[in-house]
Amino acid sequence: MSDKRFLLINTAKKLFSENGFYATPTARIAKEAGVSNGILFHYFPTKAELIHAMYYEIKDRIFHYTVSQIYQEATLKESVYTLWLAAVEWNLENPEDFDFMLQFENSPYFSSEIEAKHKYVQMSLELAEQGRQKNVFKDVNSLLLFQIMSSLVETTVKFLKNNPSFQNDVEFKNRLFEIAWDAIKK
Amino acid sequence: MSDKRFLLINTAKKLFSENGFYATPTARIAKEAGVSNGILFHYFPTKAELIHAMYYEIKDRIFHYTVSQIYQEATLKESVYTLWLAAVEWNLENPEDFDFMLQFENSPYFSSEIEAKHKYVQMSLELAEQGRQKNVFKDVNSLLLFQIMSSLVETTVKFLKNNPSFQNDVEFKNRLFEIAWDAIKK
Amino acid sequence: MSDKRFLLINTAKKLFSENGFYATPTARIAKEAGVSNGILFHYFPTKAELIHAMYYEIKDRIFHYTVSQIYQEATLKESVYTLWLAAVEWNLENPEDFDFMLQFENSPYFSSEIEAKHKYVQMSLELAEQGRQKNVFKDVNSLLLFQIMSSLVETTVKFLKNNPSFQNDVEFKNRLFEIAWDAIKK
Amino acid sequence: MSDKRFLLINTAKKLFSENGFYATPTARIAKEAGVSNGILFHYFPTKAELIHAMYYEIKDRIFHYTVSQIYQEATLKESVYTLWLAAVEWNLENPEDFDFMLQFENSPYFSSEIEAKHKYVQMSLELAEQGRQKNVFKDVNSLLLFQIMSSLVETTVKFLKNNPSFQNDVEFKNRLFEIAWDAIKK
DNA sequence: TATGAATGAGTATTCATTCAT
DNA sequence: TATGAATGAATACTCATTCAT
Repeated sequence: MSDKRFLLINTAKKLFSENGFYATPTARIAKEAGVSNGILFHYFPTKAELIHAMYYEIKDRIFHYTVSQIYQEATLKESVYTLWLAAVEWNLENPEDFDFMLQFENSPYFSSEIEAKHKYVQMSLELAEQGRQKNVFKDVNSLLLFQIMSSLVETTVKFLKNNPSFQNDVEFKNRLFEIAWDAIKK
Repeated sequence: MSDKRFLLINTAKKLFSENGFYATPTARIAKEAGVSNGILFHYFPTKAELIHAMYYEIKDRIFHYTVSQIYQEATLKESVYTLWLAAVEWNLENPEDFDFMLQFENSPYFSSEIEAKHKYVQMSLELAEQGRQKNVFKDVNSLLLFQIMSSLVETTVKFLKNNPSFQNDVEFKNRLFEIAWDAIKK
Repeated sequence: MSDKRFLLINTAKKLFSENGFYATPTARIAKEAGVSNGILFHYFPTKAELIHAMYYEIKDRIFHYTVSQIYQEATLKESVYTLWLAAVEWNLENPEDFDFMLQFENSPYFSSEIEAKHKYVQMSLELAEQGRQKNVFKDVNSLLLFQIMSSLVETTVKFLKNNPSFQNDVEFKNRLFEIAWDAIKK
Repeated sequence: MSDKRFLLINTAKKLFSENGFYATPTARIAKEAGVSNGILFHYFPTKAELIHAMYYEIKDRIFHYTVSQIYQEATLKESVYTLWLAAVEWNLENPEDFDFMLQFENSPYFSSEIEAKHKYVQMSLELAEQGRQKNVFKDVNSLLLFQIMSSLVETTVKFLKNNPSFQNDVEFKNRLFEIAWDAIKK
């Protein structure tokens, strides 16, 4: 990935997270990235494509991070816990990414078809499927189980951002996980 | 509430729900509402105020609807169920309001302080508090309990919108409620 | 026709004639007309519509001018002469309009279908038809006869603009008319 | 003439003829020609120079074609006819060149001084001069006679393009020539 | 209250041209 | 010669908001 493309994506993420993408002119992104106005459109033909590119880039990173945490011999609950915790922590450590995703997923730029194709979702669905087959999870659609977990992760992250004192409280986080686990387990 | 103000709010809601508020010029709202360009700013000095007004109006309606469903002699679980179901159904029946709220709550127009003041939230927090005092709910912050319920309602509504065949399946909706209930109950 | 619309059309004509329409930004038209940038798009939703509006306005004026010169008892040759002379003189007296038309008719904005509908063309075609029926004109398509006359008027005007000393030389202009007349007459 | 220069000129002509030169970016010419963006400016330092180069190249070709048709023992009328026919046919067979010339000659890129220098014009002027001296042509400026012929050729080509059924009708084309001849002859 | 013309700052995108390699 | 990334000025059009009536 070229130097300037990288700079642009990073600057855009910062500005989008601070001001939202509607309030962030492409010219400002270029300026703050220290590159020329025009080059942005060399890498991303439209602002929308920049936004989509960022989405994929973030999704990829969160996928690699969370997957890397899983270990083979884990029980189902342990795997779910690992993913849940990894997701929560990744988002806390990457607040710009988190803010961007929140905006993106509730904007006209987003469609759930786009999301569905990502390996992050694929992987999560597989886990949900396993849980259902082992009769551990509630008897509802795997996609729904995934969406429930996702929204609980989101709620958790929002809460921890507003209440930073809990961020390192392992016991508290375990309690939060139990909420999510109880929701999906039979 | 004057005739034109009402027309404007309704037209705006429709257009915002269809295209998002960034893609909906005030001029288009006025035109589609059949009123003049300028009068919009008589009722709502800025576009942001129109958006906020819509938010309050919707929150008020959902509050009155859900509250009206509660009955005195209900158990705690029954009350939670009643509120959950009322919220889910109201959102399904008012999809434009739902879409608007989704956008609004993830936009720079929104702040959680604004939300916190609404009687809808107040009422919900009281219920959460009751549940904690009766030792029925998990031992976490009431606000968090409320946010968890809200996000599960949201997830549920999104799922039912995408899978309309379940919308009238009472047994399925009960199962969905159990997910939410299991999440918060001890 | 509103004041500003009129100002804009006139300023545009001047600037288009001086610099061509590709080299004339809409912002400059507005500035030079002493109106705001945005109002141009109130009257003419796109630059192309401004250009088309100018075309019709000019065609209308030339039509009214030339038609007003014709008199009933005239012979065919006299009528043709009257129109030819009126067209030549009008174009010499309205050089901005002439320049604009030249550009316009050789630009992608122009289509001959658009032209064909104008009463100026209609009128000219009728005259051509008369001449053919009276067996005075050559035996070719009326439209072609019209186009021949038009292009000879154009050539004449260009020549007189480059050689102003001939502009008031009646005898010379008569000779120029004989060229056109000989071309079409049998 | 180098390979790439040739490719560029040809691609440019095609694109200019299709879309006009204002709507044809140099980048697109290079891309469609299969060469790099930058190399265009090696052969043609500016877009204007590319356009002028095309003009000369076309004028040269039309000159060689028409001149090659003339034969020594021809009468004046025969020579004029030969040139007229050659010009009409060349333009019909090279519609991209014709379209380009039309645009070019009515654009700010063009000036009549540029045209005047070309041997095509020189040759035509000589012929006009001959005709005047032999007292065959009307008694007006040779340049004007040339411009009249040119504009009648142009009108003829446009007409034949719109009415292809006449394109191979020799008798019809003769009639069209008589129009031109009558215009200039005494 | 109501109209709709008017304002003018703002914005994504384009494109001829340059330049390091 | 050749590449294609890089530049940055330019431009049509938008839109929240104001204002004269």
